[in-house]
Amino acid sequence: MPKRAYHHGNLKSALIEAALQLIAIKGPTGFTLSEAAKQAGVTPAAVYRHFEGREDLIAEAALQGYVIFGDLMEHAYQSGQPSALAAFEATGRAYLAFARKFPGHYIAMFESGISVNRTPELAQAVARANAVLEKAASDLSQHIPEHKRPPASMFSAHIWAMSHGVVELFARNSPGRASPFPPEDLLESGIGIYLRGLGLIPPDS
Amino acid sequence: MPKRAYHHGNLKSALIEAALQLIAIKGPTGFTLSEAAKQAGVTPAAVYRHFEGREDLIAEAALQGYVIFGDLMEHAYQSGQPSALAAFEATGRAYLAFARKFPGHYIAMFESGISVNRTPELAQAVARANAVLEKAASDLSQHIPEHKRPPASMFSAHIWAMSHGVVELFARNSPGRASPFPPEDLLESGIGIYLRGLGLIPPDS
DNA sequence: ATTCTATGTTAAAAGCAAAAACATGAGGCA
DNA sequence: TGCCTCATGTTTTTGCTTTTAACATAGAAT
Repeated sequence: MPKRAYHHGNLKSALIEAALQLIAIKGPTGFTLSEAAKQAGVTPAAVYRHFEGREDLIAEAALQGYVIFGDLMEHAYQSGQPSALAAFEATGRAYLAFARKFPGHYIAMFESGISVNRTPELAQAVARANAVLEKAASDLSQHIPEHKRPPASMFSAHIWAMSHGVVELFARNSPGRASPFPPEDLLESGIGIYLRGLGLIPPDS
Repeated sequence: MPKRAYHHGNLKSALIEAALQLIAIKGPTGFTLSEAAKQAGVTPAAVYRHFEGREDLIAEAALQGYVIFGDLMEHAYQSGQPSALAAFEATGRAYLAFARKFPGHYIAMFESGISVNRTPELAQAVARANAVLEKAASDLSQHIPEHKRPPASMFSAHIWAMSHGVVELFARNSPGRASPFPPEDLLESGIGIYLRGLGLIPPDS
């Protein structure tokens, strides 16, 4: 491999890429800016030409993650149309799939301790992802008689919480809290029971 | 206050105490062994007489947390007896209450990235807390016709996941992901809907 | 061609984790 | 009483980290 020129060319993305890999392996605590720089073939100080510092690098990774996340959710939602139920369940599965496929992003987003209000961009990316889920919930809850219908934002918060909880506690081997069930099944059954509680699917199987 | 003697007396607990405070304030990343030592009025190196290192200090805080957590859950469970439903709901509330009252412990347990299998003691403390929740779930699921009864471990995993998700996403202001509902309400309604889905509470209100 | 500027490097300050060598003093034991 | 020992602290050192400042290079603009 050619020992690249003085100027890297696209150092910024290379650094984010390196950060994602390292975060996925070493966790948000073990991750160091220096190591990311080394992996990109550059000295630590070079990082500061593209990011304000270590935290900012992680934040950018998280931002990228939220964008991808929003896209995936959106796509899942569309894929289930026109059935509100199918669309909804697809977004639930997309949550877990995202955590599996993009562990670095997922960790940067949810386990690194960065605030979603760190920058307006970040806040907006989060809001968008949120909106997709809420839309799916809203669509679906049209099937509930109005007087016993919970607010869509509450509905979606419940699902988000359950999904997030399953991922954190049982999917990411991190703590090693092995449950006897595959996370996918756990989440699917949990959401199923919840939807039954709302009267959205019939009370059998 | 007297400028303490050469020997601290109960440095170990003082260090855990300091660690808990600092972790709660600065997060698991921002927490430093040095600062905990300083807060306990001792040099950093002294810490190594009582803990193997930074990680071990956090792990001990987590262990202590799991013990308290188990006690609280146990107590909540008992307080609801002999009603299986009351006992179950009390443990759910206890989860959130614990996160609120012992933020340092909670973070050390769930957000610091330490493995629950780090030591046998820790694993056992976790198993115990788990057992209490599972017992409550098991009791309650006796009221479900056997052929449509989910395994108690799955039942409790769902509740744990929902509780954890609510805390992480909406209770700990951390990410600032403000939901329009208080976490307590969110969790209570979520569990309510879930229990309705299992046919454990009647389908009104 | 010369200059400007973006993007690197080197060097240095400050803080942290961890280990090694040293110091202190409290309790057991003559 | 007086010494020994060992648990518990301190100092010191090493090697890492983040971050800033001063300097270097080369691609672009004039």
